[in-house]
Amino acid sequence: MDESIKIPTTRNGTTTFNLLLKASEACFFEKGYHGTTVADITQKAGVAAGTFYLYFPSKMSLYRHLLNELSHDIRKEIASKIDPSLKRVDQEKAGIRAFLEYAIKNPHMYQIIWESLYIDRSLFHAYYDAFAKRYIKGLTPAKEAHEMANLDLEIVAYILMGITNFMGLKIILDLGESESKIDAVVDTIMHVLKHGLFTAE
Amino acid sequence: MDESIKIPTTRNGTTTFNLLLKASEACFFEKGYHGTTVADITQKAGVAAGTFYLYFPSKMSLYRHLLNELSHDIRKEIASKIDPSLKRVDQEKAGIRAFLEYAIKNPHMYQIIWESLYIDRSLFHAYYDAFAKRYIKGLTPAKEAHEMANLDLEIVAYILMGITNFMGLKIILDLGESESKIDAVVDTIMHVLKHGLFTAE
DNA sequence: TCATAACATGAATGATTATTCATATATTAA
DNA sequence: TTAATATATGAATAATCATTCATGTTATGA
Repeated sequence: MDESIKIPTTRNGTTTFNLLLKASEACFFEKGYHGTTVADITQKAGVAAGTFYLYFPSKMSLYRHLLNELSHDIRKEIASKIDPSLKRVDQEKAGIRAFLEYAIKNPHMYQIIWESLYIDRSLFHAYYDAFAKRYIKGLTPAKEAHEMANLDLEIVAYILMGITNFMGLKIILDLGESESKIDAVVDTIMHVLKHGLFTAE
Repeated sequence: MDESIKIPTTRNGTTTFNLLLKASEACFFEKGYHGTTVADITQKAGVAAGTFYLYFPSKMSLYRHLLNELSHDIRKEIASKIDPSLKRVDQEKAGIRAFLEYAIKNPHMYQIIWESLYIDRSLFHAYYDAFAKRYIKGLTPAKEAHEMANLDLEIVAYILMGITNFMGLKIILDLGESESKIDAVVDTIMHVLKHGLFTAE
């Protein structure tokens, strides 16, 4: 079976297509992929059940499309907030802040990304591997210029992704104090990245 | 409906109960909670479908039980590997290593923990909150003794959990090189926690 | 040994839900 | 205008699966 989606060609079709995407994001966030029925999506989008299959050959293909879109979106957003002329430490600070702000503005991102672990593990793997590769690319010049410690960059990439992902999750789960805490969080992370957590003996 | 499970009282009952638990762990790991049918579990356990409901009022109650067991198990395992007479840095090192080793030995742990985000978000929240509380308790004396930087301990707890959880995940996903890399990973993490990642200007 | 409770079975039930299809309307290009 | 194409409908289909239940079997304690 062909898993490729069909992009609409007319104005009306595009509207419907986007309604379905928005509706599915909301539904997946609320109830998760498996908890969401195609009927839920079409109902929220305000179209008939059959309309769904004009654009997406399956529920799964829609999920894949969302994950793909999200991944481009995040990278573009973070890249736009980083000034390449800065030193790597300061680029990192800007990147961390951009990620956390993105997470707050798009609270469904974790639902979409992490759920891939249960839908198709290779999607999850590919997602974080691609992210790590970007990190490594960015860190390599800093390492060569001795702006950072001489460490395995893949491990460093996962350390940094772990910190930001968990902090983002924490901020989202504590609804309410979210935005206000972001400065304190970024400063704390940067302290650890600059000076470490433990004091020298 | 009563969601409490029924603990068997006889030797045979206990055997069956444990068979169901083991089988469900394996199934959840392979296909996820929603992808696993009760029939899959009973089949793998080698019992009839109805037998499941002698012990578990629902598939969900079994999942809850597993998450609970896992959470005790991890904490006990990590605690057993930490020598309280050591300085906090070295306790941390032992704890990180214990967590990563646990993750390698129990590759289904993430499946069980993270899937709670899609089953009942409050379970996920409670899980990591409890974990963070333990961290804060352990870090407080170190902070007071100036063995570590003067930072918000809740944020620090999530930084540490983020690092270990993502590294564990990475190691599991890269099947093959898992065990061998663990030393390099622990050393790299400890370098960052002792001296930071970026060099001082 | 016998009564009672615990354990076990697997076919049947009932509900859910992804997907299809016959039909209808709108848009577009020639 | 008209043929072709794109978009839309929602009832029907077909498959899946959690759970129940009527019917055994086994163990245990008195």
